[in-house]
Amino acid sequence: MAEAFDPREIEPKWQRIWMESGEYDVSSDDPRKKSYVLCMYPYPSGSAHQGHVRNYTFGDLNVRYRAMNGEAVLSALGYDSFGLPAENAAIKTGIHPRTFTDARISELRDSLIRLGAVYDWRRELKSHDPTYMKWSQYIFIKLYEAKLAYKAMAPVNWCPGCKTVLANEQVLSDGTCERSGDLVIKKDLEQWFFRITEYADELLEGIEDLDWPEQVKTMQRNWIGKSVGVELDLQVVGSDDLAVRVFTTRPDTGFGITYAVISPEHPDLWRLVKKECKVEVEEFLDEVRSRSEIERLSVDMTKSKRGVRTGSYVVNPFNGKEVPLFVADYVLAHYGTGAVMGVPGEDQRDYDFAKVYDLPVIRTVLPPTNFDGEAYAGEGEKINSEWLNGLSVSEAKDRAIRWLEENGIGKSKVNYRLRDWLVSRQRYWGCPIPIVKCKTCGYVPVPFEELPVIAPDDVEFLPTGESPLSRHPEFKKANCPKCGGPAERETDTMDTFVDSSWYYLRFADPFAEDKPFDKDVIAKWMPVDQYIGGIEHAILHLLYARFFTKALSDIGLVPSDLREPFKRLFTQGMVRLNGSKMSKSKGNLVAPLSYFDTVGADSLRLFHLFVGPPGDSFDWTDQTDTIIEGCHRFLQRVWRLALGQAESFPGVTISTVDRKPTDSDLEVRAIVNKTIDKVTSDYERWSYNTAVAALMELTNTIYRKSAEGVSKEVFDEAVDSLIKMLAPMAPHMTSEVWERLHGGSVFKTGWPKADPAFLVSSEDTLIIQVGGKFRDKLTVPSDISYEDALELALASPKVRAVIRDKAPSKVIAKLPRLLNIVV
RNA sequence: GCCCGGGUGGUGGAAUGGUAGACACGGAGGCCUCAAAAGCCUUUGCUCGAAAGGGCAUGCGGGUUCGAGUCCCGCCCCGGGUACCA
Repeated sequence: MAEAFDPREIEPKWQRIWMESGEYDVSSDDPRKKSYVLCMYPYPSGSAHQGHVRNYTFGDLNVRYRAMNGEAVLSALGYDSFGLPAENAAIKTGIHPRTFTDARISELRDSLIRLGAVYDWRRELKSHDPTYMKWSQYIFIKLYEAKLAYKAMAPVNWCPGCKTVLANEQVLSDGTCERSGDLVIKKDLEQWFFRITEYADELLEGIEDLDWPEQVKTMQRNWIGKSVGVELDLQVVGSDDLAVRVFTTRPDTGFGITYAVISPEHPDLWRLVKKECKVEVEEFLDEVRSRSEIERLSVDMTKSKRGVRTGSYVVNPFNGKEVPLFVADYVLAHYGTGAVMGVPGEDQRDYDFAKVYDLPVIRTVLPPTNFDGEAYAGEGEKINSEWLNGLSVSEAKDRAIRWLEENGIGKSKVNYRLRDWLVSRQRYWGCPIPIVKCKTCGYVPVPFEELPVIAPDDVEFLPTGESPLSRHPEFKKANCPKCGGPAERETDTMDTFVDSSWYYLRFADPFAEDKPFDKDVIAKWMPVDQYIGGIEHAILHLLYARFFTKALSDIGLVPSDLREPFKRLFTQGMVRLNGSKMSKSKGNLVAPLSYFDTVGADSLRLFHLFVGPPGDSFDWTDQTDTIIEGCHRFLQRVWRLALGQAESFPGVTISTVDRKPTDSDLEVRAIVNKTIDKVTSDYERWSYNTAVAALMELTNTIYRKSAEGVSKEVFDEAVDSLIKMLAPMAPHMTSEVWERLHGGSVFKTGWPKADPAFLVSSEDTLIIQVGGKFRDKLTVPSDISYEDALELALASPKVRAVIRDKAPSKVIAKLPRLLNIVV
């Protein structure tokens, strides 16, 4: 008798084999069909957490499944290793971010190896590696040269106590600093931007053809937020040259304008505020400065002061009426023109505002008779609008735009909600922006030979008012690469989203030495065939990466026909504990390592696959451990079955005999083939939980049937299929079993194919309903006729008991599955 | 606030508009054992009933349909994103 299933014994063995054999290394000249499976590269938070386990289990399963189907699968691992936590740790403990990060990378690498994930390890990369930084900076310069990077003023969160810039997550909901408790203010700094808005339309159009979850596509469309409308000028009363330009998507509602609003940051603000309102406006601006953007857009209109009068009035160009001008915080400076017209009849937010400030409401669209809301934003007939009366909303829009344009008051305009990407970070632990500022030459890129620009190690991390790099005189001092004169080095670093916007390209060609990657090699592997990551990245990372691919394609670094990086996307659900995302920063981790030491990685992988649909998040609870143990028991059961140990346990006898297959054997064969069919389609549609369930059922069936006696040939065939289908899920155990049974690797055997002969059956279950309610079921021939089915149904005592003497008024038949008798 | 999801037994979940609860976890009972663990078998939504059998049931309220967990409308609650967490 062979020994019991002990993951602690076999898992390290196979991990060593996979690592040393290099069997998952791939090269560009591989003749097999190329395949690129990628998990979003992780922020190295130390040993893997359950979210990682989930992500990499799905990733590794896909890699192994595709490999079993004969594809050359590119699988690589890297680390998003710049970022805030390492810098915070440095401030707290004095440990250098590199030391801190490298230690955590090796922990993460170890835990992913222990999970059994396989990679082409030659391609491993990390954002903070000088080689990687060199090419990040090179790409930045290319974008700058292509006029896709520029500098502009933008506000940051500034903590007066810490004298430092804060990330949004470091600002508490009451607007104070999480560290010092000081009230955080907005401060304007000159910062670098990427011109992602240049690609707004293409980013929007491109969504169409992506094989991505509809949910993510919708989120991206809304984020880009294309809106077609018109810009028009509202003349300021008592001034010849001053007008407030507003953007609206509803020019048809012009006759309903009863006020106008400018944003607190509007450049003309102080020209518009009358003397008598000055004090009040100043007080209001102080209040607004402490509010975050989300707060500005979210606070209930009726609960707090949202705006004050400027004292100025503007003229409604449609009817010449003078309406008051307000300054209010729900209008944002960077969207549209930073000013809006107030139409309370057709916009709910305007309605709320008008109620608070006692402004008139004029409806310009006739709501449906049953409408009992406040503002009405729907379709309808125009009213109260003079020459627009009687038209539909869209007709009136066209007419109003034409009128505004003919009279030189306004013109058509397309606006996007999407803003340019602010890439500057006033931090140390990021990739330095490779620019030198010269008084005479302006912003000059650092010459190629001097890349990468690497931040010095001897910096002071304690917050004293400036970013660590700008306080380092030697680093800051530079000579202008153009004129040679004295100059200043840029001390901002890049947003870590820059690193994650091109790593998938470097994975395809990490061997290039004189360029970030070779175009032909990119053409071989890109796009990524299956990208896998958390739903929390649905917008920012995925949009930035799409932008990079398009920009690099236009610049010529990647093939011109490569316009989208990720062909197919799967967004996994999150692991939650006590109601919120399980993460290191929240301190609510359940470490996977302890499971590796007990039930093993295979059991944990199987658990993550089995516990629910991969796209759903799930809550880690007190009962989770028992489910993991259940998965472990299932693997043990398969182990015993496959290695013929089942009979050594009381209550089970497996009898296999050398004989020709009987009818009972054919039954087992049919189940095996049906399972192959189901599991294969479940793999394809990412329904791993039901695939596991099907394998459990198959296992139960083999046990039960073999207790009755089954031919050795059929039994072996069933077990082999089971092991193969389980292999991408539980690679260690299945490898070990396969080696013991047959020698060699289960992953080189190919994915099992179902024999179609076993998938069709001559009988079906006919459901009989009366009035849509289930009453009986019958086993019938698959080709049963309507007449026969109805006769059988009416003959059923259960049906007769309900129908009694009533005559069927209608019969709905979906043969051979369903018959519904309506009486 | 806005955008995107979700809500089904004691628990995780299953279910091309057609038998609600597959597969597990947990519970109950049994077999094996000196005993236990492990393993194996039976049973398990709620409710009425001795049983046969019936009724109820997919967050709440409406609607469409012969038929709704599934589609539509309106609510409630929970989660993700909201541009410097990644």
